[in-house]
Amino acid sequence: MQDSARLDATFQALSDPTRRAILQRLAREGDVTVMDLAEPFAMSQPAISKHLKVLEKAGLVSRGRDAQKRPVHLEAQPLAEATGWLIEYRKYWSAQFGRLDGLLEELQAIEAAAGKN
Amino acid sequence: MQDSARLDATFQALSDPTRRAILQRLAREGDVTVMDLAEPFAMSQPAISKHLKVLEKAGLVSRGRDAQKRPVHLEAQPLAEATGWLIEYRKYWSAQFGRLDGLLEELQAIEAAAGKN
DNA sequence: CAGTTACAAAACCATATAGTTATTTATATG
DNA sequence: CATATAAATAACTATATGGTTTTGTAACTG
Repeated sequence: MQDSARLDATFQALSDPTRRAILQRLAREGDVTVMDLAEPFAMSQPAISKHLKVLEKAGLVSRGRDAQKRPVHLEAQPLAEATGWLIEYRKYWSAQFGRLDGLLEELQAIEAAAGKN
Repeated sequence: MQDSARLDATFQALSDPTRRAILQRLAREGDVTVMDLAEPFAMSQPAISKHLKVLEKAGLVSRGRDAQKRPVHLEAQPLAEATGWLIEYRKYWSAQFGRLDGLLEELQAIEAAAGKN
């Protein structure tokens, strides 16, 4: 996917509260099944499956296989890219962010290292 | 606006390449008029105005008045909030981000200070 | 092999999005 | 006051989104 299209898909995926909640849950609890994900939401199973498809298309999650279950797994890379986009422009947003430069360099170094996994 | 609804609107606004380009331009060049913004895009003036309305609803830009012109001004706050959401969960994305905690605290302190403008 | 579990796919609906062209409004200027 | 400029609004179109219910399918279980 084109860089820009990937960002489109990532931000689009993040624009829904149900999907953000799904990502948060995956971040905290690790892999979860669709039924488990659907449980806290006032929403049908197919609705959750649709959200998962959106997340999967954006590369934010991948799916495993465990008998009938299709465990959902968080994929961090697109989140890192989206964060990168936002951070890239922070220095312009306000003079107050000027002194962030050092921190940002560190962040980027760590990100680059993490990207090699 | 509710916190969640604000994030919805921000990420939604960021999910379009034209709008991201507008934000980038505002970040680099400061306030710009609608005509100036529209110029590099293969898109009509009303289309740009619509995008600006989306950005304005999300609180990402505000509009001034200079004779017939309505200069567009970048508002950083929602971008900071979106960045905050992403960064908040980074520590979970990978064990490698564990040592970021100190940096993140600093970032958040600066953000909090900036929020008081 | 009949039933159950976990999920996906299909078909449908209402609303939102992203664009268009044409028109209107507000301000400035000759 | 007539015209030009800058931008908003209106009306329309096509497609996408987010939800529903119903149906289908793959894998386990008794």
